Amino acid sequence: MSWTDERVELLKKMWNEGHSASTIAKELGGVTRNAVIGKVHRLGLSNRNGPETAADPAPAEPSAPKVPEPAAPVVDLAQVKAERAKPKPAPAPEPAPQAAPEPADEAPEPAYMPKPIIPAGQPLPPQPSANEIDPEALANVREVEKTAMKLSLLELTERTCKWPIGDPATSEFWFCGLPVKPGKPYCEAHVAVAFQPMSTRRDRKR
DNA sequence: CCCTGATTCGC
DNA sequence: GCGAATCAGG
Repeated sequence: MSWTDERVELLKKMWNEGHSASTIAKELGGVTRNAVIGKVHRLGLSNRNGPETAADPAPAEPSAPKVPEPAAPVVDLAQVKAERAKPKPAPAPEPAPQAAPEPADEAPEPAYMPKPIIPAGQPLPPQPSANEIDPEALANVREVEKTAMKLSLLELTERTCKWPIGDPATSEFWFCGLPVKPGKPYCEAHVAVAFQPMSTRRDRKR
């Protein structure tokens, strides 16, 4: 792969949007994060544009799962994650005259249209019927899923939990993304419901 | 250990 | 110019 104009532009855009080099590399394809970083430097945009105070919060990398809302049934958090830099809807009919010159957030660019979401496959993930799973494990999963990283397909790595959550046919879909249990494709909680020993199945009292 | 970006340096 | 290897840090 070479650095065509398009690729360079996507690189610039994503970099300025705060995406990590590895994420950008994945998006571009055919390059490693090193290549991306190298290019970034050659382009002289190592300093992630913008307002000095380079405290650099957390851009694309969801690092802090935060404390899950009590009963909030995880909803548009997906959007929040996907579209970070977006002009606020502001349904207010007549906003007060620009009292605040503070842009708050420049670069409201719609972005490079990230989430390819999922095809339309109909097979819903391995969601075992509730009465067939260890109630404890199930309850635990429900709990854990509140703190899921909600990764897109492209964000999955060898060590992120690949348990699908939600309906692939809708935007209400993501992957767990929590750290996997070594050697398994899922995190501990999902492993618990995915791989159930015959013994526990048989011995389960209903 | 996983991840980040920064730098070096042979190609 | 490119990017793997390496370094430094979280």
